Amino acid sequence: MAKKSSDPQTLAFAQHDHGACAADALDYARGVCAHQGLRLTPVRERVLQLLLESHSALGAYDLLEKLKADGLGSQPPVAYRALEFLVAHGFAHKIERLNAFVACSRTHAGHSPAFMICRLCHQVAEAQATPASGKLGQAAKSIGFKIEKTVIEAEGLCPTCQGGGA
Amino acid sequence: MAKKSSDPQTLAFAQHDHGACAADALDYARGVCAHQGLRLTPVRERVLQLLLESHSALGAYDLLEKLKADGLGSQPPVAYRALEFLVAHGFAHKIERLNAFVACSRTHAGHSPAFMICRLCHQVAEAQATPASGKLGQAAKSIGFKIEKTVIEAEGLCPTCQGGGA
DNA sequence: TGACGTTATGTTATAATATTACATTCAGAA
DNA sequence: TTCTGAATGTAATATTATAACATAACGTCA
Repeated sequence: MAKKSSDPQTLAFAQHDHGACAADALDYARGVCAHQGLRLTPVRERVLQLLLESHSALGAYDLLEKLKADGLGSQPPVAYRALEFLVAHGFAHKIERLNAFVACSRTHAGHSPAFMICRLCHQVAEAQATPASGKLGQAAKSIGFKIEKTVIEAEGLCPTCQGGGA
Repeated sequence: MAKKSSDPQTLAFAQHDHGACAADALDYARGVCAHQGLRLTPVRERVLQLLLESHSALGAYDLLEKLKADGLGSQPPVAYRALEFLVAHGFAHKIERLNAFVACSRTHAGHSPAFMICRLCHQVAEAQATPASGKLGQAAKSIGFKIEKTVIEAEGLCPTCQGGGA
């Protein structure tokens, strides 16, 4: 066990026991699915596991290759359908900037995530946003726009890459 | 001239003289380019004009069709290169959520835009964001992430579409 | 159990978005 | 004018995503 970040929501760039963190998250997802009557089928579970094993965003075709290697299906819809399920139920998020996907690092659903994407190492950290309370929320309110979903993504350099090769 | 919004940055959903607003913006862009030694070539100018004529985001291939109709080039790189120029110099923005582009509604560059995208009429309004000062900025600071660019996009319903067909 | 309806998966094909690479043309500087 | 770098034209291809339809697995209730 390495040192822990002070903020569990922005763990990605910090040293930690990644195997354990992924296993815990998977167990948690299994529990949520069991509780809510959702079917965490082999393909869906494997995709979530692959996302959890990486703190980087993975493209649908990256995932598909790994599924293929596992004998779990080799055509695009297999990956996209699993991702659709995971995103719909809050177990994963799409990073629009990258057209790629990450596992959700939160242990509950229904939040508004924000992401920090390192343009060098491609790791992605998730934080909690409160879009409705900022400038965007004010602007929306002032013109009567009803926000249903927000995409908040920051691109830049993680602590490690600022030192290294920036 | 119809009524004006109280906030020029979120004009899109309000009634206004759209032809005049587009013409003004184009004149403005011409001036900026002249001043900065940038070449607002026919293709680039036409793409900007097309974006300005629409408060909706347009895909590269939508634009390409119109360029083709004007005899200005028919292959994808023509549109993508013009868009790259316009985005690089702040005359347009990419809406990551839609893989599409809008004209910038600001009259100066170097800002952090935020967008409100109506999922029914597909109009897009631009607002000014201050990402560094919100929760995301705090999270970035706390873990030492250096933000270089932000993507802030809200999807939902514009005032008109809330009444109509939601 | 077994027939049925629903959900998930397998598979083919294709659509939509984007880039690489290289040839040619154009505008401005020397 | 000649050179140079920027911009454009064009062909080919890479990447991301979905439509459509067939098959299989699952649950339920007669």
